[in-house]
Amino acid sequence: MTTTSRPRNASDATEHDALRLWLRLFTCSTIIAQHVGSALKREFGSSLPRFDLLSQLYRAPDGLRMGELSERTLATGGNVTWLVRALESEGFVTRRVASSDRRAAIVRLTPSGRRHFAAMARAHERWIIALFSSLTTTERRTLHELLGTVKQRFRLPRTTE
Amino acid sequence: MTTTSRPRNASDATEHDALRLWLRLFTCSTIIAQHVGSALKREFGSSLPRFDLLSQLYRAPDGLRMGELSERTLATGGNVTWLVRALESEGFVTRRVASSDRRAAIVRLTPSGRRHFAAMARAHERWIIALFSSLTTTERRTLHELLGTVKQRFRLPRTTE
DNA sequence: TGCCGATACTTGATATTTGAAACAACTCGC
DNA sequence: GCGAGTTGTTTCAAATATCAAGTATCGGCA
Repeated sequence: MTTTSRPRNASDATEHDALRLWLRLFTCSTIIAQHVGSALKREFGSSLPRFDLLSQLYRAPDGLRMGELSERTLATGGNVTWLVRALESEGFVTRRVASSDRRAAIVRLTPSGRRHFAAMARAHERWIIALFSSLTTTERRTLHELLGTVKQRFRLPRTTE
Repeated sequence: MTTTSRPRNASDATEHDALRLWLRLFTCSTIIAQHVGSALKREFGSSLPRFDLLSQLYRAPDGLRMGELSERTLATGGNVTWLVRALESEGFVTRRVASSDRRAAIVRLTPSGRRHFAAMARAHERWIIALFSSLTTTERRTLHELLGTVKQRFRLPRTTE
C-alpha cells in the first residue's frame, strides 16, 4: 500500500484544515509552555501552574477564593488546593476563612509573594516577547482576535450534539 | 479602578500585546485539550497523549522508534516508554528490536490499534470541526499560517540571550 | 582487538494532576 | 428552627509526567 490516493470530496479539505489547525495550535502552545516552564524552574524554582496562580492573585488585591482560582487558572479544584498549600508553606500566599461564608477560603499574596511574582513576571515578559518577535504588531493582533473567536465558542451554551 | 492611566512608553504596548497573546493561546489550547481529552476518555477510555501517539504511528506504516515518538509527540522519553507499555498491553501496538540497531525499539500499530485509532479519529474530527466552525475557511488558514510563524521560531538556532 | 565517548532506551523515585467521594456550611421553603 | 438540596473545599487513590541515573549498544579509532 503505497501512496494511498483515496477519493476526496469538498468537505474533506475543511476537515483536514481544522485538524491541522488544532494540531498546530496544540504544538505551539505546548512548546512555549515547556520552554517557559523549564525556564521558570531553572531560574526561579517555580513552574507555569504556580506562575499562573500567582498572576491571578497579583491582579486581585483583595484575594480570591479557591473556586475562583480554579476557574481562572483552568486547574481542577484538587489541584488548586495542592498548589496553594505548597505556595503557603513557602510564604508566598496566605489563606483565611471568608467572613461572609465560612466554607470559603480567601487566598492572598504576601509581600514576599508579590516580590517573587514581580521578579518572575519581568523575566517571563522578556521570554514571551522574544518568542513572538517574529510577528508584526498587526499579525499579533490578528492572531489574538482569531483566537478570541475560538475561545468565544466555549462561553456559549452547549452546542447541539 | 476605572481606566487607570499610567504613563506608557512605546514598548509597553508590545509587551502587553505579547503577554495577552500568549495567555490566550495557552487558554485556547488548554480548553480544547481538556474538552477533547475528556471526550476521548468518556467515549473510548483513552486520552489525548495516547491519541497523539497512535496518530503518529498511524501515519508511519513502517513504525517509529521510541525516540522519534518522543520528539513528535512532545512527550519525554520516560513517558513514551510508559505509554507504549500500556498500549502494548492492550494490544494496540507492538515493539520489536530494530534489526539495524539493537538498542532501538520499533513500535508499530497492530490491526486492532489501527481500527481503534480510526474510530477515535472520526469522532475527534467531528469535535474539532465543531470547535472551529466559528471561523471561516480563510480565517482558519490565516490562523494556521500565523501559528506556523511562531512555531518556526523554535526550529531556528538558539536566539541570542 | 579493545577502549571511549555518544546514543537509545528503561528504570525508579518523585512530582503533579485528575476525578470522585466526603465534608461542612450555606440557603430556602416550610 | 428543620430538613433537603446546593455549594465551596478538601481528601484520597489512581493516572500520568518528569528527572536523573542506569543499562546496553554503537561507531570509530589507536
